Amino acid sequence: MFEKVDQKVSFPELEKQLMARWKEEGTFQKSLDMRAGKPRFVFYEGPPTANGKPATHHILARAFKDLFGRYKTMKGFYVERKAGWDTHGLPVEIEIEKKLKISGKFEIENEIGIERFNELCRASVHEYVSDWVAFSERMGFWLDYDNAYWTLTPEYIQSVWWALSEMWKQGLVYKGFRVAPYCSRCATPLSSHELAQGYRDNVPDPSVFVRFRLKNDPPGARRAHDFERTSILAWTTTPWTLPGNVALAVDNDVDYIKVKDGDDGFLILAEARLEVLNESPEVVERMKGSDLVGLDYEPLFPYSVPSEGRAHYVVDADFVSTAEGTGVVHTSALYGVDDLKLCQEKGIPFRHTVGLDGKFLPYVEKFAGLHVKEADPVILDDLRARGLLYRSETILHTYPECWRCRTPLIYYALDSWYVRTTERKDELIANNAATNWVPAHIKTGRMGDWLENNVDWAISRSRYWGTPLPFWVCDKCDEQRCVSSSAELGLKEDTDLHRPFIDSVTLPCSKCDGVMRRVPEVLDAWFDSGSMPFAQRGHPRRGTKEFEEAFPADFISEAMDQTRGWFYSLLAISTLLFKQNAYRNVICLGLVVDPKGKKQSKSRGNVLDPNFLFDNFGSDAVRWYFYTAAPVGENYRTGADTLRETVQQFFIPLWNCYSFFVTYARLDGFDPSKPAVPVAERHVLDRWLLSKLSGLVETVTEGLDSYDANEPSRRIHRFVDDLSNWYIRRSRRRFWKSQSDSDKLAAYQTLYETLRTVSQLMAPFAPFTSDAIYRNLSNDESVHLTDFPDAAPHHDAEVEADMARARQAVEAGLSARDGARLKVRQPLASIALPGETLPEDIAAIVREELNVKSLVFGAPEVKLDTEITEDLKLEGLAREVVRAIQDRRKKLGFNVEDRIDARYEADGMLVRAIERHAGYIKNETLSVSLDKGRAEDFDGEQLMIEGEQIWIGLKRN
RNA sequence: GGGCCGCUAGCUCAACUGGCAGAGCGCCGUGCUGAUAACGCGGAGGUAGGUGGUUCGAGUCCACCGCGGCCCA
Repeated sequence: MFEKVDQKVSFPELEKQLMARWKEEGTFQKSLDMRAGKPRFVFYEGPPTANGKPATHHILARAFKDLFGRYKTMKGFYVERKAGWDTHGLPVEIEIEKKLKISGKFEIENEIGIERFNELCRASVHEYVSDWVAFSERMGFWLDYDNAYWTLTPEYIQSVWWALSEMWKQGLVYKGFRVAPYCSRCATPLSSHELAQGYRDNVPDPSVFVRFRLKNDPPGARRAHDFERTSILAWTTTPWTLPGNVALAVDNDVDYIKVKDGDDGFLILAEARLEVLNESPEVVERMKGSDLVGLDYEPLFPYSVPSEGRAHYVVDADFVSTAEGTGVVHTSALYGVDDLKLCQEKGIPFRHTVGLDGKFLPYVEKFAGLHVKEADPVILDDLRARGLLYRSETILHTYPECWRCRTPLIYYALDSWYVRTTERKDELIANNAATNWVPAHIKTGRMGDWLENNVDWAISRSRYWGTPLPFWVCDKCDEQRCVSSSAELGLKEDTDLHRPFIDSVTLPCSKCDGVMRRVPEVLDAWFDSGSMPFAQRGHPRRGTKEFEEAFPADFISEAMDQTRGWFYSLLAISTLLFKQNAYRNVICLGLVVDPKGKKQSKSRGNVLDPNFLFDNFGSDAVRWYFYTAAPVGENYRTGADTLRETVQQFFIPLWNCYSFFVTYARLDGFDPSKPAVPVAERHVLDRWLLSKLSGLVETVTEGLDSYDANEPSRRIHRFVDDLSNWYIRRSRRRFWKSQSDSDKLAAYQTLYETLRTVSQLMAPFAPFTSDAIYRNLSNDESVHLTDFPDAAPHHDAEVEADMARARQAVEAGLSARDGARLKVRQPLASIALPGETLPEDIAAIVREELNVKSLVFGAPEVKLDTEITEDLKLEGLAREVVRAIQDRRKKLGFNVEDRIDARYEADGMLVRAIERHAGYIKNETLSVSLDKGRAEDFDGEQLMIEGEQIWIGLKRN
């Protein structure tokens, strides 16, 4: 027997009950055990950083991860769902710096100490773990936290080391420079995230135009030895980079001109930038940028370049702008991202003029020891004295400063370790091309474009809390070595490998008698997470079998921002190590934004608290919203209103269908184990519903098989709408009629089967509500332990088509009644409608819905017989009385099945109507008696029906 | 500055390969209802972001521009 269903359900409460049941019964584990040994469907969990609380956008990705895990489980696969934690990286360090109210290298190393600092980092990543576990549980995301991988364990780190050593062996690891925004006071580079926090408007800076004297003539110069008096004009806002100048860059296709410079000199600059000149220009020559390329010029200062190699000449570049400056870009290799790239491409030699403290190095004699900002005016004075400064002023612009100490940042090239991904660019592109991206445009768009412009992966960070780079360098002969395990260092397997302990481990040099010491850097945390396919198993030292069985992943899903994050690091590492991508299918999700389309942020105050959503709407509703509301990859404009709508439009109608069924099934003692009435013998409504249901099962299956959640969930929604507002609405009498015949049984069997199947279809999407329904219909068996339904062979295209026409006919008929201002309760003699005749069983539905005695098809237009005879009038009034009694029953709180006695007091037509249709009225209202005259113990009220007074009183029988 | 995505009713979103612009919510009117927190019917509400082009025909294809979002520089 089915448990009674509370019509006014609280979904959040319901979900909490099920959470407890799942925990108690170990349902998740059962769902895994049930599929042990079955083919695997491999899912990888992209590890969240555990040092912050889960937010609403985390529901989104997790909803999609959970959807496919549950679906594939129901489809018979073994779907391991190993949790993971991303534990390293700058966000963790910054959190600790904030807590300690310190910042930068100096304070970490000298005041706190790396040891204590890293201990605090380690503790910090454990802080929110319980929040995450509770969050996942609350949203119904089944994930195995007991066997989670942690990127900080010695086992994990050693796997990552192994990955690096494999790349090392392939000759893909090298040391170079990387330009980053750098704070000279904190002695640390800043991440783009930190950079974004520190932009400041209206910062005054020098804006200077400098003459670079040519050493030889441009081709086609009219007079020989013009060069002696000709300069190229370049512009900069950072004079301190001028001692480091190594080249000038121009655009090949831009027009340049040579103009008179005072009495006996010439200047070259872009024609589009004439406005920067002090006086109206006298043009003596025109040329293209390409004409200038290759010209040598006199260095401003004798520093910046080692003895070998060609520097101080004009090169072409594609980043030269004519929007500002002179169309000539002064290039100092180590103090600009473009500069370094250009010099590396052109093979121009360079060396640092400025140290890590932001001060000029001793060999830069004129400015040695000066901080770059102090040096600016000194450098300008020097240039002015030598006639090389064409023009100098001050501008206000937006410039980044350190978010910690407000020191202006400089762009500065630091030592950095790289993985030469560019060497495998074609493979990266090919492996990406073989991956199924949802939505598809990411493959060739955002991801493809990123890969086309691939640059070598800068894997090192000059920080503390991360996987230490396993590179040891000889202090005598510079011999380098990459270590791949603790054992290789003579350390025990469980030795903590973090800084500072690892920094003290030295190795004897194999080439000389020197000592090898570890390089100071740690690893980019993206390398950690990108290594999870093998590192989560401990491969290759252990877990190799598990790794090989579960590689590559069939499915991963994260938000769009992971294109350059995890999606890339998985692809890159996997391509370099295993020559294939680490995932076959990937769903790339959009962002959760506020109802106006703005990103959620604390400062805007538009952040949606996930617990608010869970408590008010339930997590199924939030999940359902994410599946249905927008095509995958689009942003979700999410607010309380949209979620309220989801509950009202979908969950409540669904629940009502279910509670309707249970209410009557209990009254009638419906037994689902009774032999099924053959579908062919069932009512047309049953056959129609079962046909629709078969189609639904197919659509949902096809959709999920192609990693589409949107269409399946929307189709389920539409089906439930049909179920509620057509099938049940039109079938009500079949359930509540008093005789128990095979039609009634068929109705129960149809609705029962439908609700069970729908709850199974919904199980991966809305795991709580579906389980609540399924359990009550199935002796408490969890829906999550069942097989996903196959489509039953109940397709009946003819019935579906006829029913569609019937519904159109109803629409036309109701519209006609409305036009004639004739309410539906008033029976009418006939209606004629256009179109082909419908089969009698379906026509009967139309007649009932339209409340007409006869229905004729084939008329040229809708024609309603509007004549109300006395018979029809009396029948209409009787129906009004039924309605009034039902309303009274409800008001008095009687149960649906309660028998009653009814009394009335009225005059005229009403009395005649009641007397003539007494049998009908009693039958409809479960009245045992229907007598005239008031009585004390009858609970009654005075009403108006069609302008006449009537008193109706009821009493429970 | 570059790349990708989006722009359809007041709001949220549909419409297979080019073929008569739709649904839900909200609003107004009206009807129905012993499963319903609902529902039905009708109405108001659209220069499809803009401009050109291709085509017998463009929301759909192409080009350019604008606005919004994300990523990169």
